[in-house]
Amino acid sequence: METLSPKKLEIQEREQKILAAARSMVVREGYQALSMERVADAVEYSRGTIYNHFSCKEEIIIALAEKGAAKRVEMFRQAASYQEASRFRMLSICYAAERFVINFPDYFLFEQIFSLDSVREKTSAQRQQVIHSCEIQCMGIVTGVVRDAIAHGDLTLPEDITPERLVFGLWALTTGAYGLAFTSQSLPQIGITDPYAIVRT
Amino acid sequence: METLSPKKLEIQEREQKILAAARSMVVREGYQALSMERVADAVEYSRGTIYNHFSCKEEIIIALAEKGAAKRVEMFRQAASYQEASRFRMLSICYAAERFVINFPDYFLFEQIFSLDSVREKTSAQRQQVIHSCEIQCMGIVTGVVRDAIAHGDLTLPEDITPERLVFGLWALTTGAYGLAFTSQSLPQIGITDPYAIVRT
DNA sequence: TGATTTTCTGACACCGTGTCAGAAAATAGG
DNA sequence: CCTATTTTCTGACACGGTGTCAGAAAATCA
Repeated sequence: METLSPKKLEIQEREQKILAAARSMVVREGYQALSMERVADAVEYSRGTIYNHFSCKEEIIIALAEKGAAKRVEMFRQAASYQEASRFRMLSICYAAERFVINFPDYFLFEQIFSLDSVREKTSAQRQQVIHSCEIQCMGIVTGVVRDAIAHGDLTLPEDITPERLVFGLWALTTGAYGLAFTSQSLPQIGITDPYAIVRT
Repeated sequence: METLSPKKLEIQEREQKILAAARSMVVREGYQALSMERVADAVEYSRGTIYNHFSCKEEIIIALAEKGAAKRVEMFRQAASYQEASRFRMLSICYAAERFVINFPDYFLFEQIFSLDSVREKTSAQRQQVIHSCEIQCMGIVTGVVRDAIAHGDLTLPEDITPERLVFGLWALTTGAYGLAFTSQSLPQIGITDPYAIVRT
């Protein structure tokens, strides 16, 4: 069961090759430039073969978004795992979120593309589920830290604000801020975005 | 100079027809369903004629986004114009922002589409400029209210937070929250989003 | 080794794009 | 009103991408 066949392996490897090719294509030339045809050329297999792996280019994008989402969970988990004051852990997560978009702007881009209904509606429910679950995990990690902070008396919330609401707010704030940072060319009125997170905690 | 020709008028009217047709097409069937061909059919002109108005479908989208942006400026301006306490004016703007996405979800959608690099890069610099200027105006309106609040002593900011930073934060928060509300199917952890804005002021 | 299953391929039918020569309509001038 | 000129409109065309599928080729089995 371990070395699961000779050919199967090649196929799995190829899947990664396809994703890598698609990724660099999008990074270098933008989403528009991505086509199954060009991917096929790049990895030197026929179109039909590519279609055996992914039924359309949206599926490729969502597969990449999936990787990104998993990466973020990993980074968040890592950041939250320090045995320190919850304030510090919270900050770590903020930095992790920031590092994520800085170091992997392409993953961030895939998520943005994926967030369009028109793209999402062409993708499999399964993969959507996976991404969704990653989101839940991230929220869960942050909520956990918030709860700890409350338990230790480091943080008191107005009574109408549940931890979930706070986390949703933070999530919206960071998503929005990084999104704006990427797309809006809105000049010098952008001070760095994390001071806000600091203010929060 | 007033009744600027007989034919020219027809052309202007047609432009609005095209936009209306495209708009309802996107609303009903999503961005993918939008094609110059189908628009041409819908307004009963040939493809070539449509291309005389808009050089590609991205230009149609940006034209619609432009309308939306203008609408928002109008709503913000209206909301900020009350002769009341700045706290109240601020709240009005928050509600305006909310009404905008609730009442015109399609405009919000066009902005989202437009925010993708792959779409934006195919559009004219001019129209981009227009939208950008609308954004600046909105920020300006909000910043104005914040400044008034400070001047009246209704609000004091920590010294490292300029009004611009605060406004950027609010902008990010609302953008992010409404974006999430639209795209993420993240269940009951969404309490309404405006309590946050209230907390802020 | 041949039989059977799996994988791969490229041709095919289709759809949308953006262009452009020339048809048709609008306008101007006598 | 008719002709000349300008403006607008049209549909055919070349192109490029999509997704499918019958059959070729390779892998696996026995």
